[in-house]
Amino acid sequence: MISFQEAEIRSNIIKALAHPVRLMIVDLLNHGQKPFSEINSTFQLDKSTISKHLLVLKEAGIVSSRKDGHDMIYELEAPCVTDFFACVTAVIENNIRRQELCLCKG
Amino acid sequence: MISFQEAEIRSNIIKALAHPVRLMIVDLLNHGQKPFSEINSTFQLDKSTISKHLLVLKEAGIVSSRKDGHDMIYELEAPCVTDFFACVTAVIENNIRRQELCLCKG
DNA sequence: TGGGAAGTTGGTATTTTTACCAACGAAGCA
DNA sequence: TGCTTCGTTGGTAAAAATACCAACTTCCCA
Repeated sequence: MISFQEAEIRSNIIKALAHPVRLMIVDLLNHGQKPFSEINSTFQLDKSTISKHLLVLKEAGIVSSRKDGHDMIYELEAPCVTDFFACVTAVIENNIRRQELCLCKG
Repeated sequence: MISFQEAEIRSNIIKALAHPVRLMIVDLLNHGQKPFSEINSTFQLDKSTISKHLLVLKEAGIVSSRKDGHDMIYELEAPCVTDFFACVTAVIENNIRRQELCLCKG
């Protein structure tokens, strides 16, 4: 069994992905690096909110950033996180199947 | 790009895994189904706390449960979630490497 | 059928997360 | 150098997550 400390470290990474906005940012960056302004304009949220979401992803080691003139460029540091999506999609589809089953039964 | 609603559904699944205790439970169940009492005895936490963690995992569709006499048996419904661990481990190792790099520089 | 064991649910206090606004720091340009 | 644009940081209020205790339900067995 993994230790609580090990689990805590792992959960901190997973926690960074556990927010819809941050998931969308990861999806966006999966298509290539993007300047902050472009990420920000994708959402109807305050820029400080987006900046903090990016900080969470950065501190988890999922994205990295670098300055380029006026812009701040963000890049996906761990593209493997998109592997998560395959399993998540499978779980969602399984859940839907199960719900349909319940509807048939009831 | 994925929609906010799609991202919300996905993040709900990921959120269910974003807790050290729940990660440990998944790791435990990855070695085979287990009765509640055995899961519970792994932690120094109130049984109601464990029960609620299991409910979170169940509502996400990650585990399932069934009654067997006095026991409640829990089982991993979506074993693919353990795939997450490979990427998470990679991210952690990458983070450590980066830290060491900083230490060398400084 | 009464008692006990096994889990779940309700209630609540504490902590964490999230989003906004406002103010600040950094970098290029007039 | 002053201006402006870009993004971050600080502060705060609201919402969500977490853990405990206590009470309840269910199911087996005497």
